[in-house]
Amino acid sequence: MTAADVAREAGVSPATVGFVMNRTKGQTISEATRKRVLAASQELNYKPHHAARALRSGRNKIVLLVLPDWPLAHSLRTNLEVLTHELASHGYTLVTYTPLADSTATPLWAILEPAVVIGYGQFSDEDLADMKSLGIRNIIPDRATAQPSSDFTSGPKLQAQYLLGLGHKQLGFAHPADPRLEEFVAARLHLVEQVCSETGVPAPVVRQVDYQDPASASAVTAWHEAGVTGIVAYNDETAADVISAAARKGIRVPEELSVIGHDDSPLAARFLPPISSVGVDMEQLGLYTAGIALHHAEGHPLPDVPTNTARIVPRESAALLVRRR
Amino acid sequence: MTAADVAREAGVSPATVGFVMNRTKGQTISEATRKRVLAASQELNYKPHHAARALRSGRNKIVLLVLPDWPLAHSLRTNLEVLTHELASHGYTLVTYTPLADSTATPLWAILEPAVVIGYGQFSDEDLADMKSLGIRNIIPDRATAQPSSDFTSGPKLQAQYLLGLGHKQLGFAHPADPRLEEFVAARLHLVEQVCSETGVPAPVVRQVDYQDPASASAVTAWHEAGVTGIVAYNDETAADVISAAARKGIRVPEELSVIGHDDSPLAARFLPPISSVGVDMEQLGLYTAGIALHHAEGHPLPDVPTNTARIVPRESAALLVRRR
DNA sequence: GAACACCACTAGTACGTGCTAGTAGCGGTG
DNA sequence: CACCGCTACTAGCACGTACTAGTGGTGTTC
Repeated sequence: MTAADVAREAGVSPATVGFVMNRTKGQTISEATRKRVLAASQELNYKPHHAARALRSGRNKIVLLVLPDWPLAHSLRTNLEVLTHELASHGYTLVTYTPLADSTATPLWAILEPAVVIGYGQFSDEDLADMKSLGIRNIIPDRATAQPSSDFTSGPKLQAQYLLGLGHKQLGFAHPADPRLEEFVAARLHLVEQVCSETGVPAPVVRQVDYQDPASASAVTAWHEAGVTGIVAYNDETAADVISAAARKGIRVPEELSVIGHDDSPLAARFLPPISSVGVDMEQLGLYTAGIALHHAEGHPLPDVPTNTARIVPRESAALLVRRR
Repeated sequence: MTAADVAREAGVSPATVGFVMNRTKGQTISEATRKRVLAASQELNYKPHHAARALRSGRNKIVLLVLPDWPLAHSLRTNLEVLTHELASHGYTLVTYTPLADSTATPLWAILEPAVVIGYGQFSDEDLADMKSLGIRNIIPDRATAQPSSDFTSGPKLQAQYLLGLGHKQLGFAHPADPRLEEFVAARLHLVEQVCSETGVPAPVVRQVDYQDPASASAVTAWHEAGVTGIVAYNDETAADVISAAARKGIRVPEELSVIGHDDSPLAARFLPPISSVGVDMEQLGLYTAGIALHHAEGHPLPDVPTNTARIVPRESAALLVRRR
């Protein structure tokens, strides 16, 4: 089924079909003809040929989402679902891609010629240069056009505010060991520090914890000695590591130490004790990301930055500070 | 940089360039010309235009790997790396794709026009029909051309044989709760049953365990009452669930109950006690998968079915049966 | 030395789309 | 009624590749 078939069926030229299908600007098509073409394309179940379109226009109607190679939060799934759906409704396809560490292979953006490339963190300079040289102009985030990435700002703030609201006066920050997370950890820590300084409490005591590292237990002792009673963990896994370490040192959670995670992952709900966490509205976030992508690809207006995407999910790992030390 | 540019540089026609680049069958090219063309393409850093190729040939040099939406074994990463690498060396690109449950969106195979589609389990009839109608003929696994999927056969057998070798006479099989795994669970269980019947011991007692389900503990009791002393778990996560449940019932592992996992995941190494498991040679497996894909795409000879891809990784969760009950 | 086979290449076209340049029709205006 | 401006289209090209049909040249055979 080609555009020519549709044209024949509708009794118009192939060019007209193109104009109708793409809503080409600067072309006027009578309502009658438009309907005739649309009806014909429906009837013949016409689907534009992607390769031909890519060849002609030099760009594919694909949004390439570059995912990091560390394990992704469970909640990302919803995000992807909404994002895919929203992009599909505008004719775009979402392809996810995780570059391999050693890879000498051609990166996917060179092959697919996507209209937009979205990354989670910043791209490396080489990758950026590579994409630019391939004529990909819509790269998110670009160093030049930094996005507000609002989603990651309210969560960590909420964590800190929640603990402070429970009466904790000295916070700790639990830092995961995985070096690949560094960029994101730094961002979240910064926000927590910001809240502390705004509220007039001391800066959080930062310690690293890790499941496989027995030294993690010493982090808990260090916090304890520093008078820390509330821990902001990078995410739920880190929170679980903190609680495990505390258990090994005989420190009770939440009686002696409150811990709050981030992401509201299944782990948080299942852990013993269940971990208080911050849930992020992945649906809203997916829509926002799609909006940004369509802004770059189609010139749609920039979507409003979503508000209130994060909310506290109270469970048992964080409690009111009862005893002053 | 187009083939025409290379042709001009090498002093030949564009057609000749095509013949050289694609090693077109039924075309003879003198060694001198071939070298000249190759040199020119090197010099100009010529890369064939994927969209144009796809348009002309109707197929993209892409292998689409359809991944399930359940969390994948950690070891898959190595598999993907090798697979990508091997395919890349033959000019193919691996794209991974996870269909969304609700998705009304066009599946990726319709857009990318891949040369080969590889799935993990069986495809649904609709998906299969869809792909066929799109002219994709290389689908793995296809119901018609069932692959021996050798990799999944030796692992479960090893698990059972290992426990039997340790003196256990009545095995249990730990079944995960996730219904999406059903197909794979059934396959592994079948192999374990096969080993039992070959060895002349009773069939394994099958019970379901799940992290979030307190009823899991009753599975352990049931095994205990049935005289089961060794558990073959579907994978390491399931093994961990069995051990947790046993701990809750006061049954010691491995003294009273031996458990063996599958996949040799990081969890197995970290758990308390460390979980004996089965490691699979993902590198060999990746090469094999690549071989199958290239067989379908390029008519390469079928690769040899790899042997000894699985090996026991002994740790502490499985031990010799000392006391007879 | 004519006929033929074969090698090594070239000319040229088709794939399906997006879009530029061109044009027929037509109502309005001087 | 010639001219203009505008609407509503159409003709046809270009994108870069893969490949068919064709062709000149060389060696072989009878």
